[in-house]
Amino acid sequence: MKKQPPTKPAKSEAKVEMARVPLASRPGYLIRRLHQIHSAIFLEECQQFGITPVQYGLITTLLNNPGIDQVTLGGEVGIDRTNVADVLNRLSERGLVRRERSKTDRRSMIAYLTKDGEEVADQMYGSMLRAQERFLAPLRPEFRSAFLAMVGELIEGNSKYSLPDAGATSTRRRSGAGSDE
Amino acid sequence: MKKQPPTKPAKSEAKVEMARVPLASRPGYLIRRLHQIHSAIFLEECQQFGITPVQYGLITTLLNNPGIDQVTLGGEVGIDRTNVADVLNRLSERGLVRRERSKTDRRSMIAYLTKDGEEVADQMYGSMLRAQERFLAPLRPEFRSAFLAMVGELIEGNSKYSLPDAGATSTRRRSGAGSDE
DNA sequence: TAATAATACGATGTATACTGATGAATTATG
DNA sequence: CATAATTCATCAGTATACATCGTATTATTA
Repeated sequence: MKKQPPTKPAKSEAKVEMARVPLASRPGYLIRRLHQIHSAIFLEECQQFGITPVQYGLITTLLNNPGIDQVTLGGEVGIDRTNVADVLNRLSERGLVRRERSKTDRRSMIAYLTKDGEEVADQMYGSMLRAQERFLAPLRPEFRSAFLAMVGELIEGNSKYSLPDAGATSTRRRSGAGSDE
Repeated sequence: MKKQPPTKPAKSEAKVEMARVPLASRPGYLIRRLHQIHSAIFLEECQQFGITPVQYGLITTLLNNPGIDQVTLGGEVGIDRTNVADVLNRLSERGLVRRERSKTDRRSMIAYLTKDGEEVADQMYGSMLRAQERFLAPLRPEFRSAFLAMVGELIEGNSKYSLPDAGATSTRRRSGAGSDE
């Protein structure tokens, strides 16, 4: 791990490989770009509402599950508890969400959409669908569901990593195989 | 004024639709989750280096294009100028990257990998490949290239949104050549 | 050459996303 | 019932990601 003389060790082969496997063909790069693109389209389509994709995810989940607690909400939407609190804070500052302590478990904060929040959810639905259509438009229609199915398989198959928190909290208890302690 | 009687207006149809098109089947949600999962796998596989996916993207691009300026670098890696400056700052604080003003255009900052940076690039290559393999593992091997090809089509077909600032600043033509078909 | 336009950077602010630490409330256990 | 373990929220810190503004530099044009 020290400085190398200016000779060309075998390592330089790796560099050649890197040039041959450029960013543009690496899964991670492609997924990141795709995520950027979707966000940009969504924000453009929904700019009149000033709601981001994650905010909309929380809003629709709250619409279908009024009074859900933050931990469950994060699990549904796929963001961790800290981020749930942040996003809900912004939404409640805008009067779209109301939060209160659970009466049955005073550790928990439960959340509801306000009337304004429900209206935004309704009004944004069409914009969200248009964003999705634009996003998928480059793909031939018969491939779209196959594409989404493959994405679903990747998420499912890698589900151990899908919820950062879920993995972290259970670090103590590796469920299953003899967990050492 | 806002209070509604407990009747069911037409709006509730939209709510039913939203329940029928849950988060778990929306492209935006799926792509966001997939991106999270890839980041988690990459970080786990490369944790010994403390390099994030974006940092690694910059590092490999610098390896193949020493002395590139920040704007071009951002275009290659798919991040905007501000973010390039942020990430390069962190990398240069760690001694992996060196920056200087271009002699031909003193507005520009050009960047190089240091020796340490080149070593990190070499050493991380295997970890990056393992992260990619783990990420794609749930997909049947014969589907993997098809999946990546579809992602590529979505990026290509939505390329107007792929680079936030590129579209905004230079409204005129960009690229051209044979790159977009 | 002087004025103007275009470009590149930096600074600032917002939003997402996660880690780790801390404290409070609840549950489990002795 | 008291203690321990767990769970939840919050805070602080780090990192991406982008928009906007201001400044410096370069290029263009009158």
